[in-house]
Amino acid sequence: MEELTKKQRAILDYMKAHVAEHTYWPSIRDIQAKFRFASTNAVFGHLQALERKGVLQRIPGAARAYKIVPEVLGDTSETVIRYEGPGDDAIAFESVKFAGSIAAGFPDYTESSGVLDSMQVPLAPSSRRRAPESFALRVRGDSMIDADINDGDTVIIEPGVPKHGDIVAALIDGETTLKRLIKQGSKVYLKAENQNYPDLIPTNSLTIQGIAKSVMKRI
Amino acid sequence: MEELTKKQRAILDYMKAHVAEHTYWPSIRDIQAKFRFASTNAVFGHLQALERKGVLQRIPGAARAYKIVPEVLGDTSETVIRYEGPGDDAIAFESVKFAGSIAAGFPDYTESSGVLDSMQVPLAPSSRRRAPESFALRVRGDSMIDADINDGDTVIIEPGVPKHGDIVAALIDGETTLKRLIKQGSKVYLKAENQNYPDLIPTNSLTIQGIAKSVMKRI
DNA sequence: CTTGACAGTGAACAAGTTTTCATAGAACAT
DNA sequence: ATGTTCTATGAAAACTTGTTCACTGTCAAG
Repeated sequence: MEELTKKQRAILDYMKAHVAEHTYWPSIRDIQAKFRFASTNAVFGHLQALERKGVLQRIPGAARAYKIVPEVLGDTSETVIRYEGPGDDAIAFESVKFAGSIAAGFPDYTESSGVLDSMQVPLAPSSRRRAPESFALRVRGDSMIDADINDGDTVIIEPGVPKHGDIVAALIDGETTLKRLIKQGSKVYLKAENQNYPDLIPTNSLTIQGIAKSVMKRI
Repeated sequence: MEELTKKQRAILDYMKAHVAEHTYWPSIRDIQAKFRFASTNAVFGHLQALERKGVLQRIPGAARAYKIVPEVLGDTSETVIRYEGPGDDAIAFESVKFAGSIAAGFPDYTESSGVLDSMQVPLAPSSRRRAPESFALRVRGDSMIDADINDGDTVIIEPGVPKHGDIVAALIDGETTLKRLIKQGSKVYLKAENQNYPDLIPTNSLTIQGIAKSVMKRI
């Protein structure tokens, strides 16, 4: 897959986050406002790029209507989102719902924020009436084998404020990975549970999608 | 919560299904087309009713933008069933659903039968309309630790015909256990994955509730 | 019989939203 | 130097979508 520019990743991240928070997609103007563009066409161009690069699918003419590609397994309620990370460490997503409530696509409960310490529970009591939902991720790659999380396993992610040492699903610099969260004073980074993998220091944004609470393995 | 009319319910269901399938909400005209309304205002009225009754929240001025207010009453989705088995080996049940289907209570997909070879898939086409569902069992006891299934873990059970070597949830002589199924010629028995436990030879009846397909562990 | 709630038609309007067109600077490889 | 790509502006066009208005029919309760 073609590489995304920083701005394109940021826009994609914002769109995902918006869906997760509001259950509907942002309009082009929403994105424009978020990124302080003076013209809607700036956004338009980026969306075209995202579509050309194959990570986003637009529904022509329809407002606030997008899909994250590719959706293969698309029977009704199993919204499948595949995310191509770099190299071996890629994680493929499957949004799986428990308890049958409506999931608008992508599970991403936090705002992008460069500073983790200022991150808050994105579910203000006023804006939400109930707890966010858990979702499942299928793990690809072997970066967590020392934590006994292996390729093909499914992890159950719950949104929330992560603590030091939690295993989290994180959107770091536009890439989604499953890693252990390390807080050292003011520094925050992600650590793989596999000595062959280096630590991931966030350079741009770090979004915690949730904390891995359970792991599910095929017998 | 106020009661919904049939049409309101149908429209709400359609909207949910649309989101689940497309990841974005339908427009009023989408709904209109689906229900063959001649006027958009028919839909508009229903949406107003849904909002007034508190099950749907619309975002004023925004297209294809809604939120579902979680339904509290009569939510069939999280049916929790606790099962008190005898003794140490007791298993507590929790019915867990994936992908939003309805949970039937106790998973009882097999006929009692002393002879395993004659066991058949117990789902007569006439008596059941859909495929049996998986369910989850919480494991109590340590009889399967050699298979890396430990106390407190949750196993996902799927009904079906077990093969030699499958790990099964079985009702043996009136007690429910999780064991590995062994077929030796005409003999059939259950084997614990823990050397401290003896084999279980069925003396009376052996009912296979299902085959353990996955195991879920708290992190 | 009348009233009122509910459900719908048909048309039109206003706002939201995407899309197109014309233009231009910066970075970068040829 | 020169062309290409990426990014962006600014304005306008074209389309989508939510919303309103006036009117009709149904059905049960009072």
